[in-house]
Amino acid sequence: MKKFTIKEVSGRLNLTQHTLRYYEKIGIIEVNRRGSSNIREYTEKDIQWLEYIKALKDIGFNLEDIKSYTLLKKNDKSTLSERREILEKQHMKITEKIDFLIHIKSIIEEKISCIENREKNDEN
Amino acid sequence: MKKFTIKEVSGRLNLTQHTLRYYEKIGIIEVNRRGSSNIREYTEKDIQWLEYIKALKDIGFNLEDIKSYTLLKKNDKSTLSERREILEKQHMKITEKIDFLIHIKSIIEEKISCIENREKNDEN
DNA sequence: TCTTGACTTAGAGTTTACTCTAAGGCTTAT
DNA sequence: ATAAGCCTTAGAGTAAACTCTAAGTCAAGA
Repeated sequence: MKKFTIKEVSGRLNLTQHTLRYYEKIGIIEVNRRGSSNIREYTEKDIQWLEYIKALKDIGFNLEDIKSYTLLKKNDKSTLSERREILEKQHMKITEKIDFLIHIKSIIEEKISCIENREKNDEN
Repeated sequence: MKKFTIKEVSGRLNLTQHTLRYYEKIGIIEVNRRGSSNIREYTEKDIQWLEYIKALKDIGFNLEDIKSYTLLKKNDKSTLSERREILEKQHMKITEKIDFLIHIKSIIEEKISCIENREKNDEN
């Protein structure tokens, strides 16, 4: 399986090396090191996860949110009911966000069709 | 129509008076003043708009985004095609966000049902 | 009249999320 | 062997979005 250096990942994802190390430091990603040295070896999976982080940020999650999510993913020590509680909170929040976005989307669509009508009239 | 003081709005929306004045300063809201003095009088509509701003921020728009949106709302000087272009950008972005959130939502649902199954097994 | 609550400008302080530099130390390819 | 590219810790700088204080003014209600 191909591995990538920090430079390659930085170029590919448009994140600086600083940021990549920073993300590791604050615990939202864990990267394996090459056996002999301690050079980071990013896998495709790591890159996918980083892309996911970018997307999460883009839709309004902050790094704290993302860290909780990261911990949730790997935390098998927490009890089932604890995990379920967190998941249900996330589910509620996300459902609200989706509903809200759909609402805004319909407003935008209304505005667009309004403009379309005006454009049609202008043709005459 | 009932009007609200800055203090009332601050309490109701959980935004400081500083923030409310700040939003006005940067141009994402305009508030009428009481005729004689220059005290702000917030209408229900202003409050709705502020709630809208809060929601927009929550889903990842920054104040710059929100300002463009504000300007778009009141700007009748811009050409139809300009406005349409901005709206279509917003539409695309929002559609992407919704799709992404739906994706995450399904992942969360999967995890929840996985936990539900485990809980059922533990009962035996 | 006096207190309360609003207003102003100006500027300092805080948090988040980077962004970068410095200083020094490995390791690997040429 | 030497340059390129990686590593570390530590800390300074930046931008956005507040958050707050100061210093002074004004107007309306008890």
